[in-house]
Amino acid sequence: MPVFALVDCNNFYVSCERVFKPELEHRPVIVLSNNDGCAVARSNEAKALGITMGAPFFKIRHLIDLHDVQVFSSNYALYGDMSSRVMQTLSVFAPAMEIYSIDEAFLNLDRLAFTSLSAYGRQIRHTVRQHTGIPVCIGMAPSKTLAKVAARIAKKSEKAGGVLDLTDPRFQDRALEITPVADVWGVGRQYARYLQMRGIRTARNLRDADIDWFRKKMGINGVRIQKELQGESCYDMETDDPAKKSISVSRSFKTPVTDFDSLSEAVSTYISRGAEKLRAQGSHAEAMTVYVTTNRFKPDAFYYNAATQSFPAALNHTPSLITHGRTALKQIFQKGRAYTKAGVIFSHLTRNGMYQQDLFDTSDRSRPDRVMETVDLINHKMGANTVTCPATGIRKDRSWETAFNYRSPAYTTDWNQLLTVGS
DNA sequence: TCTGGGGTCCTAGGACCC
DNA sequence: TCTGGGGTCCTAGGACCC
Repeated sequence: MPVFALVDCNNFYVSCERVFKPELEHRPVIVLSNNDGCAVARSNEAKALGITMGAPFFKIRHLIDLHDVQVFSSNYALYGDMSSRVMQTLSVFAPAMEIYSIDEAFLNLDRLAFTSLSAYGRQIRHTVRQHTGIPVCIGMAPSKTLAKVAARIAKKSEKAGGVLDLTDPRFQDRALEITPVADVWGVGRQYARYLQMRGIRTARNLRDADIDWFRKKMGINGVRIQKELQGESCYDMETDDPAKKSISVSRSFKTPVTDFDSLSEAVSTYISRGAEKLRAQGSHAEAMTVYVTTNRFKPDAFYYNAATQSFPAALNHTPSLITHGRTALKQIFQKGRAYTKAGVIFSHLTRNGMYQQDLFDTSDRSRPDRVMETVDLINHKMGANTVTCPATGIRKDRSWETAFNYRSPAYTTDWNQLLTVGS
């Protein structure tokens, strides 16, 4: 029988902030999304106040003032670095590990001889806490979906103490009974509504339901979810990190943008970032989509438009992509609108160096490639945006830039922002 | 006034071919 | 009125995940 362990960091972004500010323990804390838009991480105390996942900041302001909730902007440099520390700590506990997201990993524990899986789980939990300061919960089970169920209960239940072993089928019935169907991995809002309407309210109902009628609705995934709940593993460990099939960069603006030039600066900035990501994974793009939108919460005036450029020869050269980006933007820009967001998506990515040459393209590509390589190197060493294209804007006041009004220091990735102890 | 960002997979349907 | 069959490839849209 396979044994999957899912290790899940508790309220990860909040926990990262707490590592460097221990006085935040036991107090309500939230971390906001980009542009300080929504609450995307909440401490247990903040959850208890009724602050929901994704709640818009302006709608919970009263709660924040009333209960003195501590607020942070997203600090991805910090969270990314803390994540690698957690993953590195975990990696010694199992022969195979799959990093599933910034705050979750699956460990493969088959064929390890244990007297007690739970005791091993507690040891992992203790070690991660000691090495990184991050609290985690762990669920073990014969399938990934059941391991998810186990981890969720481990997090919620006082009795579990952060670790739950569900490998024994005798315990699975009860666990699935207390798991709402909406909390099953792979069941989102739409499917949950559909299932509930038909009397499937718990994970156990779903496991035991007649298969055919929802197979039609949910397709092959529905079948897999059900098998996984029955203890039959359908999703293997994915231990290597496959190249991305698309790369996108998008941001909401601090304040709405009405003029073409500002919008073009924003789009050029996102293209630069996206091109960096392309080069980092050794890819070229055969197509690029540029899109702009106005405020989607004002449906009567909502505007979304996108233009896709296809390239005869795949590209990852920033200045060329920016030129194409301007052309695309001209096609979709309409005067008199207040844009709140723009983005760019690179697709049809080619593998390492395997890009189609244009039949009529006789230029030497090695020179522009070397330029980009050097730019990436400088920006990596000296900090992002040390060298940029002028098209991304040279003015100081860029109204479209993203707001981070409550950002904590990059404690672990910038010498100038190290934590100081004492005074 | 103020509402995130980056991905994946699956399916249906159209275009096209013989 | 009635109008093949089967296969592949591609795309758009919808669902999901964190």
